[in-house]
Amino acid sequence: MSREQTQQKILDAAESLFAESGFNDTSLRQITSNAEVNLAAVNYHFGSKKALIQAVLQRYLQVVMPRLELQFELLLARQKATRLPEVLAVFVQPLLDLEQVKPKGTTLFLQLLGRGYTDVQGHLRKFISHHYGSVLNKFVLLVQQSCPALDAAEIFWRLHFSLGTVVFTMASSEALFDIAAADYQQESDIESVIRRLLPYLAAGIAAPVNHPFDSMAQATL
Amino acid sequence: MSREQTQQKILDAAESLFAESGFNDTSLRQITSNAEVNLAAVNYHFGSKKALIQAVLQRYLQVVMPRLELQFELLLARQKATRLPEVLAVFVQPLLDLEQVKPKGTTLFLQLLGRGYTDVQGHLRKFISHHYGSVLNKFVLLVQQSCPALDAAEIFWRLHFSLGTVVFTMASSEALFDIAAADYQQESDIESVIRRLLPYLAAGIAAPVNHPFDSMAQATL
DNA sequence: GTACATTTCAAACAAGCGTTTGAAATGGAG
DNA sequence: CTCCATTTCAAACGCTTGTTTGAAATGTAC
Repeated sequence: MSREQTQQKILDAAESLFAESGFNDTSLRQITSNAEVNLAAVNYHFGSKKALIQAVLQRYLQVVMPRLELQFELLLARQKATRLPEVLAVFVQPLLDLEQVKPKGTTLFLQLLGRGYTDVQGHLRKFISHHYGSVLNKFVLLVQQSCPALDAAEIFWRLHFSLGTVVFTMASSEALFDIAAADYQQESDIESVIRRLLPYLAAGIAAPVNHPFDSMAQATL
Repeated sequence: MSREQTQQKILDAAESLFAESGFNDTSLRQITSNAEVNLAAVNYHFGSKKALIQAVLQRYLQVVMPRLELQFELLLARQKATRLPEVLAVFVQPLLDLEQVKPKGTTLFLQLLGRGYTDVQGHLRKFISHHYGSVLNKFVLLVQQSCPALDAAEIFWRLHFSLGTVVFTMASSEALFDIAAADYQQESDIESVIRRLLPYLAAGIAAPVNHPFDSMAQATL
């Protein structure tokens, strides 16, 4: 068996298990068993479990990140500031294109992203901001331009709120799909969830800062 | 040493470590070492690690949940439907009151809640919906009354989006505090984060369903 | 076909985990 | 002080984890 075949079998088995059970709760023995390779193959081909996790994520990041960066650059080159819904809409097509990388690619990637942020605290955050910081910066700049009423700190918090929404929803998307199907008899593919997310995120990020706060203070007295 | 003293030392040590590192990444040896009790004390007093986790959460849930339920019942008894920001504002005071249960209680509880939802998939969700389902149902009812334009499925998704925001923000609140303090020189206590959250959540939950979707479809062409 | 490098494999390693055990210590009640 | 139940303690158990090892198998070039 060629080097590439073995590595790919490992990556394919690993990403499914990682997406379903998380990184910590997936053992190398499960991975190598599903991939039908020897236990030692992971350490031989990737060096360590940590490096395998990064390789799994990199397969998707190196596809989706350049496409996002291109779209962000196009919007930044325009004369007028882009409206927030259009900035967020940039994510849709590059994410859906991951279906062409491999079947279920979009769901897998978003679940892996969710796992990466919730399982091992901070590792993925540092990895992404180190390797793809320029992409993130362009996105933040576009959001700032689209929401001139918000200062930088407010945008920082609201973007992290949004990250939480996405990451948590995707990490537990399978459970949510099941509940939604049972209780509301509705179709639940990843694309429909993404399209449900965008209005929520756009409204949350662009929310007025004062009014709900005042009515809250009133209510708590 | 009395039974209560030992149990409390274990609970105190456990909740700090759980909040900081998560349930899976905190060992009984760390807990009993910090609590200055014998390793076997956890199994003797609580039965198992799983039961300890539930006991840690119960200390806060049994305080906060009845207070929330009372407030929800008061709002449901009113003649007119409550506006969404006021419904969400109900959470503020009961959560802040946890500071009186013990110092840093609010932060600890919310971090534990975040850990519980992200660490072991589904366990906490079932535990809460089983023991406090009536509280949750009253809250959902209030949200539905405040947002008559949204059908039940849309509210289901948006409340889970909001849960993701809260849970993710709180689970990684320490890291976010550090970044915010370094980059924006701003105070970062749990109350200010809660007050930042409310407008975001209120706007997201009550977002219009159509407009952002249309402009997105236009942008992706 | 021999020689060499690459890849696979079964086996073992050291470390950590939650849990259990049985004896020692401690605490009140009679 | 004695008795008995409660609580502590050191030690070990059985299991899983990621990683390493050295020999066997495979592939490749001469």
